[in-house]
Amino acid sequence: MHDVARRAQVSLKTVSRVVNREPGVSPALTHRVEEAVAALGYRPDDRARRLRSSARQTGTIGFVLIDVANPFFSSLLRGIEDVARAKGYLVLSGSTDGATEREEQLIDAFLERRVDGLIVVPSGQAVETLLREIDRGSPLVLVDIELDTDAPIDLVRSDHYGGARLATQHLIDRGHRHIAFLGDDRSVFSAEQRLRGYEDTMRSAGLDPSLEQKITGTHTADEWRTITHAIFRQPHPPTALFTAQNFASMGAVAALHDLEIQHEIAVVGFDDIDLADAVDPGLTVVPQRPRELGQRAAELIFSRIEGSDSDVVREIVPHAIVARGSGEIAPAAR
Amino acid sequence: MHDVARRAQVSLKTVSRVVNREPGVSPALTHRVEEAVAALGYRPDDRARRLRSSARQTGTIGFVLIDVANPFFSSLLRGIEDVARAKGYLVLSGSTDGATEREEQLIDAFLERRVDGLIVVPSGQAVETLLREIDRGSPLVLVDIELDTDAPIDLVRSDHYGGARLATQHLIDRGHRHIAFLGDDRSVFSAEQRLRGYEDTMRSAGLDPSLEQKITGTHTADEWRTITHAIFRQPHPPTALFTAQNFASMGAVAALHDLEIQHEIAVVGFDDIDLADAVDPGLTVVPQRPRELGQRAAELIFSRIEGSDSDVVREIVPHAIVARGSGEIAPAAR
DNA sequence: CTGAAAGCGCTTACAG
DNA sequence: CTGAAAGCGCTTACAG
Repeated sequence: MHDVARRAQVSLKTVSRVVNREPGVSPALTHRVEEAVAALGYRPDDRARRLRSSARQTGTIGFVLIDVANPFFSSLLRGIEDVARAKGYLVLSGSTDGATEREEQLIDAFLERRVDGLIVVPSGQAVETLLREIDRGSPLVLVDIELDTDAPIDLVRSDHYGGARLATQHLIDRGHRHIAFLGDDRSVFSAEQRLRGYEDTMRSAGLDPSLEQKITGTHTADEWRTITHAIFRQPHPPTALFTAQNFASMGAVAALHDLEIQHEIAVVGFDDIDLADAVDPGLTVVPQRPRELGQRAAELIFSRIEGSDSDVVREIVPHAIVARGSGEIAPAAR
Repeated sequence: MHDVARRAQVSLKTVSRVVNREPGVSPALTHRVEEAVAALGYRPDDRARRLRSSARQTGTIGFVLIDVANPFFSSLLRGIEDVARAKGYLVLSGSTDGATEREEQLIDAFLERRVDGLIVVPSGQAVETLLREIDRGSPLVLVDIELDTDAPIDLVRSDHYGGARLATQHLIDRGHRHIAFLGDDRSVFSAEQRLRGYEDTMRSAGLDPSLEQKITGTHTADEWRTITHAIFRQPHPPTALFTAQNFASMGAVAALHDLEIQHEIAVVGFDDIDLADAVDPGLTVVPQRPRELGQRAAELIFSRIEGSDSDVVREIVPHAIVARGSGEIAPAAR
């Protein structure tokens, strides 16, 4: 900037005025400054500008998630970006891989950079740390988690419980009485919710979920495939599966094809997957809407950034079922 | 910081020393400052710090991509993040949706924030703009594109041409002489490369690609499904498909299942997809390794940020074929 | 219409 | 071991 001012033979203030298109600079000076800017390749330093500026915002929001390589989270990020773009904001993001330590590091790093708002998909139980952060005055929105406390924290999440009820009821309605549950580790909030939805729905229908196979844990699609094979080697296998997680759906579908029982065993999955439409039968699912979740979370954070002091928002995005065939198979006569 | 200094009854410099763990502060003062920091919830402002600091870096790199919601790009982002994390860097990212204007906006915004390096997956032909940027001294790495110019720009990309040759040769080796090509619009560099690989391999085998169906364009999986139906309504359909794009693979597989010819028509896809393993037959593919591409791009940008002035790097990541069944089907006797 | 001085929150270079 | 002054690149508040 100094160089520009010297080259154009004007003061720093005049350069500032031209760069910011403030009115009231004579055409001659404007022209000289613009020439110097172009010649020197000058580009204002956004950080310095905002440091002194009355708009003390950084124009950046931070997004802490579990793993961007997972399409669920990358769609969330996309939803956030959609809204951020419209507001002229940029998005910093980072994956925690579910590690609390990494989560704290990321939040710290974002806060030191003075992000105007923070959207976090908490990994595990580190919510207390988050609660401390909000006291520091950074707007915070949590995604895909529930809080027992009535702490004043905004929240957006899928209705995992309701979605699981939908899926389970769908199978019960087709006559299934033995439905296995395959899902993520119970320490994951959404997994726990889905399991509860399954159990409650079973009980409402007069079925005893404690008699059914409920397999929970963090596994790859291949591991789920092996697990599903094991399920059907047992004497009294289920007639239907509720695969409450992406990889479980993939593994289970693969195993049913291996065993050539894909037309006999019903499956409803949680969350959509590629090719769900291409397999035979198509996979019936309760899809999530991660992009919309992200958009809602971003809208919320911006309303707080812009000063909204409305009551705490706890938004729960509902689900619907997409029937494609696998969920509509009736139990085989035995 | 001012408040901390006053509360601890020390100078700004002493606060700075304690916060940065510089040696040579008496335990008593250290204690007082730490107490004040905790009580006030003080967190240093990274921007101000770096403004004056000798390390003029921002500790941030920018990543401009087409669409994070696309797993290919989110895996790229993850690879970049892997390396950035190890270096203590944060990643700003933004989707262009292939719009040149948005691309320029993002690059501009990143540069105004003084990112230390820029990784870009160019959308379309706006490479000249990028060339201008590098003159401004920001390290730049391009991903998944080729440059005709010998401009000094580092580059990392998949070997689309070689991968397409592999896929096509695989089908020819199984006896196919009529292989249709389904791929993305030719304006996309990778799509063009894959088409060229297909054509050259056909010709090398004495086959005439101009006689085959080559369908290119940007379509959804459903549209590709419809297109594939149309292909097999024609009098002399191909015996094999090279689906050179994700959605094309999904749509084609779905259509072959619809028509119940999935065991007669061979398919090799470019890029892996969920459930590729679950369909019957499993989908033979030439997978990309986006996370590794991202890691390589990030390693390159950091070597430049750290001052490497080695020659231009143009790294081409090779492919291998993953045979799962669909690509090993012999042409049906007619 | 234009510019000199002060200040944003921190660090550097120096003095005591 | 500690601190007062100057400065990073810009904007604000003011004067001319």
